[in-house]
Amino acid sequence: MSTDDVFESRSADAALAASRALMGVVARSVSGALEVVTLPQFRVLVVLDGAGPLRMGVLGEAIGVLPSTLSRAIDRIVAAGWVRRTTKPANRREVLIELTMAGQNLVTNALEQRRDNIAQIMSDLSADQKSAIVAAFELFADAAGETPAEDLLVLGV
Amino acid sequence: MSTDDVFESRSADAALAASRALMGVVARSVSGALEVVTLPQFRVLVVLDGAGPLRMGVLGEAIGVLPSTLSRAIDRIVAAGWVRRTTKPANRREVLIELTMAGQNLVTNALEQRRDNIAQIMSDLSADQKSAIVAAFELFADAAGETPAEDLLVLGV
DNA sequence: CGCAACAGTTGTGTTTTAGCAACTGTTGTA
DNA sequence: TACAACAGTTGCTAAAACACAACTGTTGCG
Repeated sequence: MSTDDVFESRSADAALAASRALMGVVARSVSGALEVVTLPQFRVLVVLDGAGPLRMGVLGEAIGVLPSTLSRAIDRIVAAGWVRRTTKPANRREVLIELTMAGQNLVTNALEQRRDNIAQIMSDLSADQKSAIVAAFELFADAAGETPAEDLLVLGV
Repeated sequence: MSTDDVFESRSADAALAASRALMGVVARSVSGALEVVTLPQFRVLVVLDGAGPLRMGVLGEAIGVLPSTLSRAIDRIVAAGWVRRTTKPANRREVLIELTMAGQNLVTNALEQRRDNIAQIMSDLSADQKSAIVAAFELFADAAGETPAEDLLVLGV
């Protein structure tokens, strides 16, 4: 095994440990929402939060679900009050789905909880350590490039 | 807003961006497995991979599921060939669940794919950058402490 | 206008997960 | 040995998600 391989291995280990920690952050932030919606339902809300109101067709393609499945899923999410069905007079055969206040809050709260949790984790570190971590995180995120939303949707985030 | 708050905010942003990237890594590593097992089923395999063979009761408690639900879930996972039911002569009322080769491979492959993906992301960085990231990741993971397995299970990882 | 294409919904059936209660077999113990 | 506690399975029921096909209403175009 070359020195490079050893280094690669240690990099991956460190990244995996960090990912474990960050996944924990995400998981905790989502667990509250998962007491009132299912994971597939939460996916819908996350997509809408990111993209704004979407047509059924677009939404269905975004989360990789057949129209019939989506239609009935939306039935349930509407009934629960997280989203609203809208029709624009211009195109009465298209149906627009948008978050209600409650739905918006559900997603926003999860994100805020994530930020709080991260701040809390780093609260005991020195300023130098914090800035080193921030720089490293920015560098890594940059190197990783854009993460396709559909990749993340597998985990409902 | 104080300078500290601004800094906290930037820390959280950087961490969130990094978490997005790392979540993408995890999600991609899992997506292959999710073509042959469901997420709850994969959770079972991950727990068994981490803890070794477990009794039904312990396993059920680990993933937060009632005995009846687990029993039937195991029926399906056994039928699919990912795990095996075992009985020790010493205690014939206890049932031990253990991964088969196929089940072990499924989990192991996901982990390996994760490491490969991370290595690939970092492959274009300089040695200095890599070591900075490794140090920062180690520091952050350390500050976060142990992430309870049950936290991670929400996401199936 | 008339008709094809489009956007969603509804009918029907299957699979998975989940919860409660009743049950079978096993173990430990009085 | 008899009986209670334990470990897991099975009966029953319900909610979600998914898939395929048939259907309704809307739009665009020849």
